[in-house]
Amino acid sequence: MRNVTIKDIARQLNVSTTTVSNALNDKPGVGKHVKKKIIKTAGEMGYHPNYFAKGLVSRKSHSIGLTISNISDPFSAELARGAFDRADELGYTVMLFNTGYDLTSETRAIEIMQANGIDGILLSTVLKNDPNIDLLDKIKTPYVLVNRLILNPKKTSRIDSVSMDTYGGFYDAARHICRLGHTDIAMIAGDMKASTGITLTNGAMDALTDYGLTIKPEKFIKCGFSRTRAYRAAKKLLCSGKRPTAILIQGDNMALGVREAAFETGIKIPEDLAIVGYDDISIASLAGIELTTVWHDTYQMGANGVQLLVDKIKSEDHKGVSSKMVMESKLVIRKTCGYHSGGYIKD
Amino acid sequence: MRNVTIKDIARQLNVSTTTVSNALNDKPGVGKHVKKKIIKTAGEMGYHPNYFAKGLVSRKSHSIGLTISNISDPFSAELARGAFDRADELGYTVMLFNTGYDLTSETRAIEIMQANGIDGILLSTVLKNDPNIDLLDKIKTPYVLVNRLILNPKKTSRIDSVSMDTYGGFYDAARHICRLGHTDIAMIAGDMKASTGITLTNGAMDALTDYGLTIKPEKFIKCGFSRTRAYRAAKKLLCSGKRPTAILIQGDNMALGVREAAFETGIKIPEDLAIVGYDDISIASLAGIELTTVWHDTYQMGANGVQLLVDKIKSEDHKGVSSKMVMESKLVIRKTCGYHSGGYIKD
DNA sequence: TAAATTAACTTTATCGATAAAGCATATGAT
DNA sequence: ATCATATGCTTTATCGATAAAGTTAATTTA
Repeated sequence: MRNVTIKDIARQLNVSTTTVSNALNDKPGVGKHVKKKIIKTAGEMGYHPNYFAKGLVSRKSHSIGLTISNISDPFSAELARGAFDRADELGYTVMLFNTGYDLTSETRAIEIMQANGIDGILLSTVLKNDPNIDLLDKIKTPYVLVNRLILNPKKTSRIDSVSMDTYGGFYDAARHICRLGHTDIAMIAGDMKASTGITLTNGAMDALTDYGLTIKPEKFIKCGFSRTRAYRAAKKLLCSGKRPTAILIQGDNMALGVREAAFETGIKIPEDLAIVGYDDISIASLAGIELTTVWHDTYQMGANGVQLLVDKIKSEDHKGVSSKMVMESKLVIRKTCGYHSGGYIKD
Repeated sequence: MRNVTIKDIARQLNVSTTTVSNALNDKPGVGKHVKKKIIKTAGEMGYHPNYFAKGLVSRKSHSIGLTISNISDPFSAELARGAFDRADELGYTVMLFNTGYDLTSETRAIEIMQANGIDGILLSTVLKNDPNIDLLDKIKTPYVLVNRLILNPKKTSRIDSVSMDTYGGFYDAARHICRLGHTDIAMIAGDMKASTGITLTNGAMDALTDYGLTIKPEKFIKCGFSRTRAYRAAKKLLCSGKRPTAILIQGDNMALGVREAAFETGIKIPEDLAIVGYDDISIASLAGIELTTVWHDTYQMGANGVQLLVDKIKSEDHKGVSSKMVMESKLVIRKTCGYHSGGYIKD
């Protein structure tokens, strides 16, 4: 059963399709009386404009694509939620791609997005010198990076992005640990191929340096931004000979894995081990978890990303200045470092 | 800068557009030599088929819409993840709609989906007699319900769905509480306008009845499926005169809110208060949380929903038998009811 | 060897909507 | 009263791809 088209309405009312189109789109050149009749019968006949026909002439889909590493990670979910809400406000629809932490699946996502006539792309999954950026530049689709950035200075200058002060945030987190007197500190890092992994690491390292400390190579573990991976990494680290007294963890979801590993090994937090996370996901503040971590507005970051992207889509001239938005980070002291019971002992 | 079209390729090679189209789509009637040349230059010229033109003639978008109540709720995220993965396997793209718990926003989502030429709709947000079902039946788009069902017997018979054994699962959860000797039991329910709210309630009530128990009206609180709402409801319930010794909570995310309220009120779980949840979200098993709850395969439910929907889309004849898949539920006993330390005392 | 097939293309029509250009009739200015 | 300008429509062309219906020329078949 075919759908109702403007042709059907035109035939019914003995007018031209153009008149019907103009009437329904509130364009001039249609008499009041005829316009009213067209709108009325369009409603009665259950007319709905054909998306493909419209897109074919307008070259616009009013939809954007979003790559997310893992929607079941609270951080990703929150970012996506911010993106959805803003997209909805702006009259855009979002196609989500759960690309995991995989480059080829990101490539695939971009290709599918392009094949689906998307107006723009929001990426939260790029690696520091992600080859997909070249792909994106080739297809002319506007794109914006959220959360993670490209670190290649030749390319980075003309790329729009919304990120957060990972460096500063994790600097503060590490300083917090130092001030509590820890000297045997480990770091469970995400992915050093991701800009966030690098800046988080740099922030922490610089803080340690400022306190005359370093992390031993065997205590700097890169395992990827995932709860299970962090769990496994921590299990190994905590069962090994001389275990650290504090662990800097580059994401709260990872921290939950580390925490689990500690519990299973009979290690008490914060008595035997201090941990700090990053992201301040909602679970971090639950009673009994009370993770000391670094807050940032994930929801807003997603929303800002969409805003920037849509602005870019709407501004005809895609060239010109590129916008880079950096959002603040703030240390949230809870109970997994022991500060609540002892306060700082150093500095 | 216009995109490359088959017309451009045709002109370049002095063949017709049809030949180009046939060659690129691997259809017969094109010579080996010409075909090779066409495929080669298509690649060189960076040809990508136009989504809208294709959709206009095929009437297919290869994308489906999914309504989710709140992507930041771990249950929703997990369901969505299952849906994404399966959709991807089947060559479909998914448009996600975070409709909250709001009927009009669900209506809006359906309208937008339709306007975006979606091939089918997966709904996880319907109410027991959701008026949007009539809307869905009017527009001819195939749809499948996941998680929540329509309870109107006149309509339900021809609706495809994937749901879980909420009744049985929550019956077991309630029985667990009864066997532990609790008699003053409260229930913090989600939304009685949602089928899950009703079946969960029925399951629990029937179990209580079997043990000669009931829930006092003032201890049966309907607050909606949300952490904060459940938190507030629990706060009120626990601060009131005679508080219950056990609470049945219709969702783990809600249970986290209840747990929080208990902690803040100085009530110990499970010593002073037993709680059971539903869903077995990943957080439920974390050390220190160890929520007794009811497991079901949320990820698979999302995947099955997509599978059913795509099957339906692909089978020309939309009428015929409707499929209803019901997935199992299983009680997971952890530490929030005290069973781990005492075992059953009754029955 | 003439008629029938087939292979390899091309032409024309179509999907549904909109933009651009064209054509009467009515209204206004001078 | 005459030319200019709106007003309210219609016709034609277009977006890019594909389906259906030709058209040659080569290859079988009888």
